[in-house]
Amino acid sequence: MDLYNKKDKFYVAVDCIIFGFDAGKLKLLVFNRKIDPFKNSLSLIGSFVKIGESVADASKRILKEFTGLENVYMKELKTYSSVDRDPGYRCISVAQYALIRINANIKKIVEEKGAKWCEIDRVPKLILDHNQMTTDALNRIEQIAKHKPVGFELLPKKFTIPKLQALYEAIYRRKLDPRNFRKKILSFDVIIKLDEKDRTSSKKGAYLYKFDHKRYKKLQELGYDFEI
Amino acid sequence: MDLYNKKDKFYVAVDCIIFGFDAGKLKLLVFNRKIDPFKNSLSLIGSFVKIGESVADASKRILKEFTGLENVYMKELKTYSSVDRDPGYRCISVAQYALIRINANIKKIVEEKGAKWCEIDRVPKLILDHNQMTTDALNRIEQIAKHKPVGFELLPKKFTIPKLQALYEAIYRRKLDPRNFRKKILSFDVIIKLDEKDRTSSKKGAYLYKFDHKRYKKLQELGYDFEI
DNA sequence: TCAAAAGTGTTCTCAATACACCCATGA
DNA sequence: TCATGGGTGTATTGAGAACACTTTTGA
Repeated sequence: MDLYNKKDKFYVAVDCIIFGFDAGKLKLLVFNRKIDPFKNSLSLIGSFVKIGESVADASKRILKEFTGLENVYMKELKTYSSVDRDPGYRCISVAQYALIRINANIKKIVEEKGAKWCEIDRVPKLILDHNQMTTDALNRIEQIAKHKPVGFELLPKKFTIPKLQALYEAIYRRKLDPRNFRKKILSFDVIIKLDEKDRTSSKKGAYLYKFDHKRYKKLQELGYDFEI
Repeated sequence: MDLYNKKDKFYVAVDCIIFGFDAGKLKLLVFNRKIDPFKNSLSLIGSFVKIGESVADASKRILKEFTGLENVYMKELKTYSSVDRDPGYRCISVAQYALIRINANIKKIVEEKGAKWCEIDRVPKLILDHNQMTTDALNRIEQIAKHKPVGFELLPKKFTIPKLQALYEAIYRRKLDPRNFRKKILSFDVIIKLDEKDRTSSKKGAYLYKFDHKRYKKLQELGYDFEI
């Protein structure tokens, strides 16, 4: 089978656009590169794909390395393959976007790795086409969020409705009516009210809820559309 | 920059899931392979990506080769990269789906190339993961069709409303109400009624329409959502 | 004259939107 | 007692869904 041997081969990379939500802001994880190429520049979290792993495997590997997390919501965005996208070498990158719950432990790991969270509307210049990837991922999430309850991936397991609303406002970049938002979210019947309140952001306190994964799966299988 | 040299390289392929619409049926273009590997098996239209072209360039190249067409509606589906997806060689494939207008000229070119159109619900066994790609592409189109008027890409420039409806029924795999369908399509205000009738499918004849690309672009820029 | 597809309107239901006040609490 | 965010209900509007008959014409 000579056919194959005459063909060109490529470096294949994955770059992960990792979103988190903290202090009412949507954030992106960026990495300060300690080694060449692009030493001391900022980039997304990425890696070359190894011959013995799939693209998805590679993304999981580096996500775990940089956050310690497994089983994270992560989807393929698209491939970036312009001939001149990397001036050094011919390399194709498959971008992946991920949504994670920021907590103290993750913040610690992230810091140790020389990465940091930056607000989504203050993303600095990143290397290569990584700013483009970020923009594309944001648009994708905005679209996805309209039909799937992805927001829950970014919040702690227990969350309040006002926090959920703040997240959707960050994703859509517009204000929502609190009465209508609450009505709609509750009408989906996929969040469960708990007997606890969160008093960190008001004196009255807001009831905590949790996401009902089982019920969500069931409704999803029935073709239910969660248009938020 | 040793770093790069230690990294693994991959064959990168594109496979195109090419849809057409003919005789009231949604169809897929499949290729009868004349050479190894997989001689005499059926596959999607595909090719290896060359070092001097992007993935999109490669897809355009083979689409032109197999149909003679340029400027076709084509989008990336996703990458297929399982380690064992091709038992022969380690190869990553970026699948692309395309929507084209079938006409006599295209039928001729397709035949010369040893390719053929097959009905979407009678797709035979294809090589590797090509059946999976086809299923994934169909689902994607179904989703896209709900929000963008992609259906027009598959019809002749001039078409009747009943034909358009038949196309959407093929994509959604369910019957639609002709009155409601007509009302909705016309409400978008993106098709223009012509002074001609198509009498090939009824004695009374149905008025021909054409798609108003300019107006569509304008509405799209305004954020208009074409939920069909 | 009849078979076959094209074309047309109305009603009902439900979801989206707009909108303003009271509640609970710690400071 | 007051400032702050949490929580609630209603009226209006518009879109989606259901539904049946007339029109045209070639065979």
